[in-house]
Amino acid sequence: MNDNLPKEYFDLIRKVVREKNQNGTTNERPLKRRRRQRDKLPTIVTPSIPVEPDVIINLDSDDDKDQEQPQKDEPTNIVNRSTMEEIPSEGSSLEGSASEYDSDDFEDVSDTEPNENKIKNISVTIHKKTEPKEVKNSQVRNMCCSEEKKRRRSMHMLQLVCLMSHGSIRNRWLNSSKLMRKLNRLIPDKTLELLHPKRDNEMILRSTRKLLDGLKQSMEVWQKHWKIVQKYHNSTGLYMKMWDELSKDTQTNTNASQTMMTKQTFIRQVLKGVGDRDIATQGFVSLLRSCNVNARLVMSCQPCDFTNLKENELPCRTSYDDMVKYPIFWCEVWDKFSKQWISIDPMNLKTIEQIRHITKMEPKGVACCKRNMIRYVIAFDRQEGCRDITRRYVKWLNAKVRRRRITKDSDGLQWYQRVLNALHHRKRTKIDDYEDEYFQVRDDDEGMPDCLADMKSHPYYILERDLHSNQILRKNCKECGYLNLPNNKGMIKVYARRDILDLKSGRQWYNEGRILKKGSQYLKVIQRKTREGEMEDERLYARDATELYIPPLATYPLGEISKNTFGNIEIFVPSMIPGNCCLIESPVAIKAAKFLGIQFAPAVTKFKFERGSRAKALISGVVVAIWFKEAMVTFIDGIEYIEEENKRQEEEIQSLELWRIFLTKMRIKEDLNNTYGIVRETEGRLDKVESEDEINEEGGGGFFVDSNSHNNKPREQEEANEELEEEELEEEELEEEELEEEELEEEPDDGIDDEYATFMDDIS
DNA sequence: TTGACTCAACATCCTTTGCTACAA
DNA sequence: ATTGTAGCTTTGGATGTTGAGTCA
Repeated sequence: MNDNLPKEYFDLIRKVVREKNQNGTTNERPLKRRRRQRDKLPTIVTPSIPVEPDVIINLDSDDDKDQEQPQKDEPTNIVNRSTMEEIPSEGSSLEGSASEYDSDDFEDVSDTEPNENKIKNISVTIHKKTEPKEVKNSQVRNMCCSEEKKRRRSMHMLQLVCLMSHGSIRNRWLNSSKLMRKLNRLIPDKTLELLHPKRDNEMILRSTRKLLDGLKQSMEVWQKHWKIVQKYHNSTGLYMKMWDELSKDTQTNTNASQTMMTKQTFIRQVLKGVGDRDIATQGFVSLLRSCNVNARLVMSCQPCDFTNLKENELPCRTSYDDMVKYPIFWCEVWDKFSKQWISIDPMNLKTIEQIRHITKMEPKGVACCKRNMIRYVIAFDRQEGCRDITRRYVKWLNAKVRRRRITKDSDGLQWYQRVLNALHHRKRTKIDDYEDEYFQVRDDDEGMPDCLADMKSHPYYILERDLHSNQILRKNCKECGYLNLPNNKGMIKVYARRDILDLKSGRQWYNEGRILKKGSQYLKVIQRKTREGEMEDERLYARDATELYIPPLATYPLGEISKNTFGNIEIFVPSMIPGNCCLIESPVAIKAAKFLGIQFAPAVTKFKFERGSRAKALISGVVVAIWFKEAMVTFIDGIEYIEEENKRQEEEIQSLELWRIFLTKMRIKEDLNNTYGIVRETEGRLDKVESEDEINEEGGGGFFVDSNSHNNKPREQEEANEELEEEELEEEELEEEELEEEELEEEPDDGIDDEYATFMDDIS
């Protein structure tokens, strides 16, 4: 029968019971001291019959099964059970009839002693249940906390900017004239000729062919020149590190044993032909530049993957050979005949490529991709330009790679562009235009993703099922393709993201300073929970069904402003300020307007959302007619000035008081010194005292008395005196301070001023 | 081996204007 | 009697993201 009763009914009863209990148990205590009663509150609530089941559910936050199980199985919960046993006996009355919710019944239940027992029981229940749950979580969920997530993101950015700077610096070293002069000698004249072929107007391809031959020969020359290919000094070089490796590295590599590479050592190594693959490739770029070839250094930056949020990861078992299969550095040469960049990897893949759609440079295979995940391919040219050319080297930039780049959100994109700009030191050229055109072609070529996962957050495509609840597809829009599901599960329609319409409710539009047009049609209805917990229909509208909200003007000359039911005006965007009004934001704005006696409206500019989904309107100032603006501003200035002045005076009084205390202390000391002689603490100070005495004799200060009287005293006696004096001093000081406080209360300002004047006299 | 799918556990966004009793 | 304010409330819900596990 009680099943039919609504929850609100129980809430009401709970409220009544609470009030009754409070009245019953604490007659004399004022109701306002509720905080101290907090411990007792549950005692009052828990025993009440209708409320009991609710309390248990809330505290356990588990489903019914979980509640029952421990009662039967776990002996530890017997304490708990005792509570449970008490309640059903009373709870059974609940099943009887609604009339049994008499206030008398509740008062019977709310005796203090059993309540206390129940509190204990409840707290035990919570403890028992949360602990094993946590253990289970840590086993199941291998994901770092949000703080670590943020740290990884920042670390990723830090690494990226360091890597890019590294590339930029190396690129600058390659332009060393000394290096190029010597490298130039390695290239035979025949090869040099091929590197600069004449334009074959009949067949332009032939010129490109010659250039390719020249590059091939140069590569062979370089491979012969590079005598010793060293392994990376720290085993992984600039390949990607796992997060746990990174933290280990910072722990162990604190000593600066790894010497920094200088430009000199770099040049020496390149000329000798000794070093790792990265240096070798960099040297090759310099070799080509020495032959006046427009060659650029390409670097694939491998910062740690910030999208990898695993807390613990299995150790990366990629072999060295797998790792170095694909390069970190390679080279690009501009082919002016085909208007394209030619890619050359002289050390790892040992290939020359004119990339159209697919490239050999893109790492393939799980093992190879572990430490080489293409995300940021940066080109540094001989004019010290810096460009992101990732598009050339990945097939699925939009579908897959984009998600792993910091540029996936607008903040990251802005940051990345700032970094690129900082490293880019030349003007735009025609070559950049050609390259951008090429990238556009490649972007179009990428087309639709071939799997469902890549459809999510794709910049150009979307599936109907991934639309948000406030989104719809434009009317009459056609799908732009189909996605084949594996295992013959059929096809799903794919739409272009530009066909999505973002919808908002009337209220949401109003928050942006827009209102619905007359007769506008809603495009979607969604269910939304009201404050009372009921489901309600909410109509959503597209932007073009709205217009800018133009608030009514203030009346002239009174300046009356139309307000809402709460007696204020909402200003969420500047356009919501009436045309002949202005918003004055100041904490004293209302005070000022009231004092001036002008018409105003308190301005709600935002909301503060508190617990229990409660919104609090924040009034940051007032809206007044524009002709009151000057008066308001002046008045607010005045108030602020007075407030500042008051504050300053208060501070002055405080410091004067401190001076006064100081001065009084000095006087007490002086009196004591006069009566009992000066006290010496160390030998070192004696001189100082004496010198001060000299000053005193000359008529200065007067804080210290003649010390001669006690100079003759034996030391032991002196020390005994010291102790005595100190005690007396403390006592007197205390008394004095008390006196002063009394004096202060009587006439604070004058007293201070007098003291201050005396003090000034004293020191002058 | 790969990708679709489900589940669980958080993270994040959206939400859009108190009530009561006491003290001054 | 009026007004200002301290103290109380006790913890939202829908959606998105990620990793683990399962299955085909």
